[in-house]
Amino acid sequence: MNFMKIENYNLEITLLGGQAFNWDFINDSYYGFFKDRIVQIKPELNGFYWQTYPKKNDIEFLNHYLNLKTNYLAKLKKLGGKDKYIKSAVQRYPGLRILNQEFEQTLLSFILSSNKSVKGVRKAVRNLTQAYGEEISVNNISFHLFPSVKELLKLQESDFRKLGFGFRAKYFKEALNRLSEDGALKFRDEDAVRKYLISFIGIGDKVADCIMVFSLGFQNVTPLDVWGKKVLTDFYKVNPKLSYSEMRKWYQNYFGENTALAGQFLFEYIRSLNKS
DNA sequence: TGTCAGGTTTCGG
DNA sequence: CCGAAACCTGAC
Repeated sequence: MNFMKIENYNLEITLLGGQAFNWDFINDSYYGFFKDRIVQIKPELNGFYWQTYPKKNDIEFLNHYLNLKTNYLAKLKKLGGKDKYIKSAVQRYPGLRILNQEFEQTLLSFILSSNKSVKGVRKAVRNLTQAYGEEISVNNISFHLFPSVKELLKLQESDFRKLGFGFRAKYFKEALNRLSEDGALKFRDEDAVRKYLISFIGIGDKVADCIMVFSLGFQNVTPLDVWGKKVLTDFYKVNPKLSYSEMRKWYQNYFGENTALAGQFLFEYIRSLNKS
């Protein structure tokens, strides 16, 4: 395996925290499944060992996916100085990062997330990959790749209902059609991208923002779920009657280019305060 | 056994 | 534009 020397990368909270649904910790390593590969990351002091399969040593994939090229420490420093809430959050979760995930897998996974817990989404995604994703063995462990849109297009809504998608099965089927018809995104403008995503049935404000942040690199956006809203009302005394977009604008106005990262920190932080 | 979930759509006002 | 009910299913 290759070694990556890096401080301040919290693999656990970043890979398993709800940005992504395709990672499992097995034995001593995190394993993630994608449409064309399995990635292994084994945490160590001062960094981690890693490998990609079947194509080995794909450092470009790793750099991009884990967002290793961003100036993380500079962002943290700027954030920490803002106020006591974000400062506490940054201190509690050192090394929390934002991933850079592949578009289709992210969109399809987050369509399944509506009114489901992280655990529930992870389950649904595994039902999908185990039923329709190619099996691949790594270190004598059996994994399934994330199935391609082309493969999934052959299936019907009823097939997806069998996987436990519930009312999301229809959205999922429709999304596959859209993805295959539309191809890659043709624009980068924030409002245009969001408008496009929301034109999918089953994607509203929150899921659109998740896709924008976790796969399209919008660092000035954060998804507002119940916890993100609670951050605003409880910490920052923002009027709870504000609309979704007004709340998002509040975040953007306050955290600017670091909105995505701030949103993740505050999300994890306020959840931890409400757990115990 | 019942409630509820990190949300979206649909319908009524 | 805004609030409320309905939606599948599994987890607590």
